[in-house]
Amino acid sequence: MLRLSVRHGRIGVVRVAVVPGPGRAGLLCPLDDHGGRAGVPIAVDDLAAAIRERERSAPDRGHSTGGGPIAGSAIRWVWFATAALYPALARADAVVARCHDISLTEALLRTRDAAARDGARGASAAGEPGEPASDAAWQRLLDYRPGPAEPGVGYPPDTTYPPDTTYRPNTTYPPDTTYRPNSSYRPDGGPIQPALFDPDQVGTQPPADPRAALDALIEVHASQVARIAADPHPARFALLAAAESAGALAAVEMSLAGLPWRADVHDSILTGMLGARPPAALGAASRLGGPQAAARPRRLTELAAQISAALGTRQPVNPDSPGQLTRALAAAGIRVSSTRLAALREVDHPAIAPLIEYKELARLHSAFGWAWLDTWVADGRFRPEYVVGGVVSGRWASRGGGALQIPRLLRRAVVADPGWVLVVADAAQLEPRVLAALAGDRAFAAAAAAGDLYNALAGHFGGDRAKAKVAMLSAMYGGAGGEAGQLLAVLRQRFPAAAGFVEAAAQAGQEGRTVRSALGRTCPPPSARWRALTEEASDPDSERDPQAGLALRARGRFTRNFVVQASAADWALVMLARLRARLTTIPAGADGRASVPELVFFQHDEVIVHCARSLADDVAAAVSQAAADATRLVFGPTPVVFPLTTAVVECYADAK
DNA sequence: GGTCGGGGCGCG
DNA sequence: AAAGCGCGCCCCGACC
Repeated sequence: MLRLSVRHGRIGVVRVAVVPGPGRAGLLCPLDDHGGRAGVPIAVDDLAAAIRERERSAPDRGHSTGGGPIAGSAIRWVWFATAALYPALARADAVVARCHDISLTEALLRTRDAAARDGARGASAAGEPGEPASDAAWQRLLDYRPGPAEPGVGYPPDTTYPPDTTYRPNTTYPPDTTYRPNSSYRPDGGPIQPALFDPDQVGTQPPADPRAALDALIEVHASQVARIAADPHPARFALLAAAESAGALAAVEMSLAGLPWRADVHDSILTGMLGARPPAALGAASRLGGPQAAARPRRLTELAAQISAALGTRQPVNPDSPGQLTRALAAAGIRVSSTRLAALREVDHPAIAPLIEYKELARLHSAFGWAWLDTWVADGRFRPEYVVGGVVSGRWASRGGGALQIPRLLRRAVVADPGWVLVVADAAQLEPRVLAALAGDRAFAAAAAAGDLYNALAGHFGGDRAKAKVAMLSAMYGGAGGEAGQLLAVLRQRFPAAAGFVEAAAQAGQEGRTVRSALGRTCPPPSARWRALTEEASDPDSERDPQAGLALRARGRFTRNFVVQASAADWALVMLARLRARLTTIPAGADGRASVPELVFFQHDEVIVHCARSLADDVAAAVSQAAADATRLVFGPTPVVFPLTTAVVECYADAK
């Protein structure tokens, strides 16, 4: 980690600023160590070709981060938004090893600095939040954002929203959140930040004035380099920015490659569970019986009838409607706190079994049924769009297709191409191991040096592995119900440093402060509403609002979890970046095919590589080396191990 | 007609 | 068994 250059992330890597346009052309400008111009801008007719050529002619000659040489060039391309520019480049075979994503890095920096500004504002109530020195250049850069992309130029056509859906930002936020990197959503009237990247607005259609855009880009980049260097831990923050940017490259490449998806297998799973695919609903006629009436498959229709019969309702009850369902259950003498599966399972009544089956099948049908298949799977591939940095903790989000919520039973449909395999790697018990490394708790670290963490802890909990797990989860999530409180007390006694670490994070959150991940990703500051609510309550003259205590504890749980989840995301992101680099060093297989291993899926702590069977061992080795790289880069020397369970399978469902 | 919040549930 | 954290997206129903 110390070998990282503060200014450049890596010794020997040069930076080149990139602005697209006009047309297929573009502007390049080499940068010096401080991000200033190291030459005059170079206009190129074919940007993809120019980048491709420079990637090939500037090889990385063994500059090492300690984990061995990396294939690819020694250029770090500096551009506004990977998600906007890189799809077109990658499709034109201009695959790059490294980039610096200005928009993602700006989001990291602004979230970091929002905390300080927020604190300052607390002192002078009416004061404007202090803006970074680069703000004028940043605004200019946003002004140069191009209009909507032309067809085939911006996002690849197969990864844009399906025509019949509209994206709406999620509406359930932690009560104290004011800002998320890729969202202009303002949940509670808190300070709004500029939308850093809007896929509807940003395409690769070039800015009207590329030279002016280049000026703004270079200015913002220089400011980012300086602001990274000013971080209390500049090397870590530089690594975070580099990993976030590498993740953005990987995300685009994964969307282009797609996850192998057998539509025929998926269809037979649906048919087996739901009955044959119902004919398409026919416009207005079908709506007379409700939008779903014509489209409800046979099995769901049967179950709905059984539910109504068992409840003895005069009118058919729609099990999709919590309101109708609650009333019908009440009429049958059943009172439930909600119509969730968990609550229903407590009830003993003939209507419950078909109702539970209905809810499970209806979920499959509506979220991952035939309509999903039609919309999201083409040419044997599922191509979701990943949103790097879309979660406050640094986890990725996805847009369309529910890519990160694929039901486990549909893993049967994820099948490698003939002669190819899936290398499925899953970080085992990542979050508790991250806590062990973060807290530097020697006793806990010793337990985390073992294979199964919870088995190793079980001895401290009367030999009960399940209790050890509950204690850990409670510590990381802030749960205290049931016997969790007792188990937490045991944890606190045996592992005071680990318990103290998360409790300090919770305390910081309750006091309105922010916390940071291992690499320096910062949680959002509390919203104005949260501050008002909690400050009012702390005033002895005011009436005590029960909402205030709830909000206080909710933010404590949020920051308590943030330090663990976000540091785990740091580790996973660095692992992904290192794996991506290492995969390029694997020589082509003996079968002579152009068989480069492809990253095809990434889900928080799990990664899938699709490769020729002959390369599976090399890929598996790259995975474990990448994990070791990540552990060293994120946590430095630590006794904690981060084992990956790696399976080489033809079908994802066989991975574990 | 469309929008939006709630309830619910899939994943980690 | 669920809970405590983080998400996306479905349907429903209130509302404009």
